[in-house]
Amino acid sequence: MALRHAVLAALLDGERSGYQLAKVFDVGMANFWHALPQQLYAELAKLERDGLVAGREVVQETRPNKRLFTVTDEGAAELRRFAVTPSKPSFIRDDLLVKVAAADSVPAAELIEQLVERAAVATAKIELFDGLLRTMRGDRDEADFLATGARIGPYLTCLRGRSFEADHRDWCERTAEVLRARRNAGAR
Amino acid sequence: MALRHAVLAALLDGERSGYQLAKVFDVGMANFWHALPQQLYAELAKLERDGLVAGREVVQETRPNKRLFTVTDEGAAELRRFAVTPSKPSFIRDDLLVKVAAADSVPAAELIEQLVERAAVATAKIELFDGLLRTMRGDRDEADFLATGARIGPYLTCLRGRSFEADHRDWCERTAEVLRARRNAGAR
DNA sequence: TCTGAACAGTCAGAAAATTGACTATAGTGG
DNA sequence: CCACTATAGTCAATTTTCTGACTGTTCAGA
Repeated sequence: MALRHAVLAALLDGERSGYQLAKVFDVGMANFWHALPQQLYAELAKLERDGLVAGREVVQETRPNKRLFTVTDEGAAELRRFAVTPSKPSFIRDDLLVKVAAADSVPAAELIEQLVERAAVATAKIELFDGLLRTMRGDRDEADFLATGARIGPYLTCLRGRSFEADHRDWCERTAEVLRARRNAGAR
Repeated sequence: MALRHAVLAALLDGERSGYQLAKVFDVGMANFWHALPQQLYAELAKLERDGLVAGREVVQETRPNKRLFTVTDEGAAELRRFAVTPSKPSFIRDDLLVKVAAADSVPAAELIEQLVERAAVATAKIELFDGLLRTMRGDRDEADFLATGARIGPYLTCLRGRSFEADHRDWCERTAEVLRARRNAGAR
């Protein structure tokens, strides 16, 4: 029951089509919620049926027609209800961590490779987020924007995503280093 | 298809019952994979059917009987296969982040409260992890243990868990501070 | 002596997420 | 002209995860 709230939150920035949402849920939103297009279209249909969002058909000449969705008052109320209910703590759930947990019984070379690769992905994400953050705050500095800016929600979650990626990258690098050192020591 | 590998990894430390696994998946393992007892019993049954783990009935006088599971050679091979396949990057998926994303449209007081609460939970987890880490490395220091210790896999993932929680706690505190400052500025 | 926690597990059902198709049109690069 | 990408979606099936209830025993503490 939380994808629906994530969709509502994503629509707060303004009218969006399912297709646009699919992209948002693949980059910015993707820090804390990821969803495939199919899920989003299905969820939008349910949200519309429940009156939490309103769809508006836009006929296009040069592109396929699309439907733009907005949060209704009911949708906003639902979001407020959701915001005040306690949420259970999160965890990571990452295949790579499972592999590292089994590090003593699996070949080190591939594991090191994956850790290095993952660190690179994290670095790329950090750059992406830095770009998003810059765009969101415009020409102001962060402290000023956070103090007086409008719509700081996405900015705050993006900061969390950035920090998560930086942390992840550091861990990947340190872990790869540990495994390399052991492999070299063992090979001697 | 990754709970099964998480279970295999958890069984590397030695024979365990479903009940014991359920506890492992609620604390140590819980950093990167969480599962309820029902899931674990079901998964163990499947793993046994597929010959990846072997169960052994232990008759107890004073306690209910139990079944202890070990990873078979086939299971170890499966784990190695899993370890060398690429894994998709992880993301957070946290209700609280969804709420913060909607921060501009939901009541601040409750959100701040939840952030503070979450920071406290994170602090408690950090202490738990620190205890686990101390236990795992015994009287050695970390660098020495990581260089020469046996079974460092769980230690490395626990470090990731610790780091994740520390990062999360910091973000919660900073975010709460930002929201408080805005609320006070707005109230003036 | 009663209560509650710890031990050890099982069953059924619902909800959520993933996988893998498939339909169209328009524009761009080679 | 061909291949490819981007736009804008839909459908079906399966897999995975979560929710909630249920059955027993033993031991420690009030």
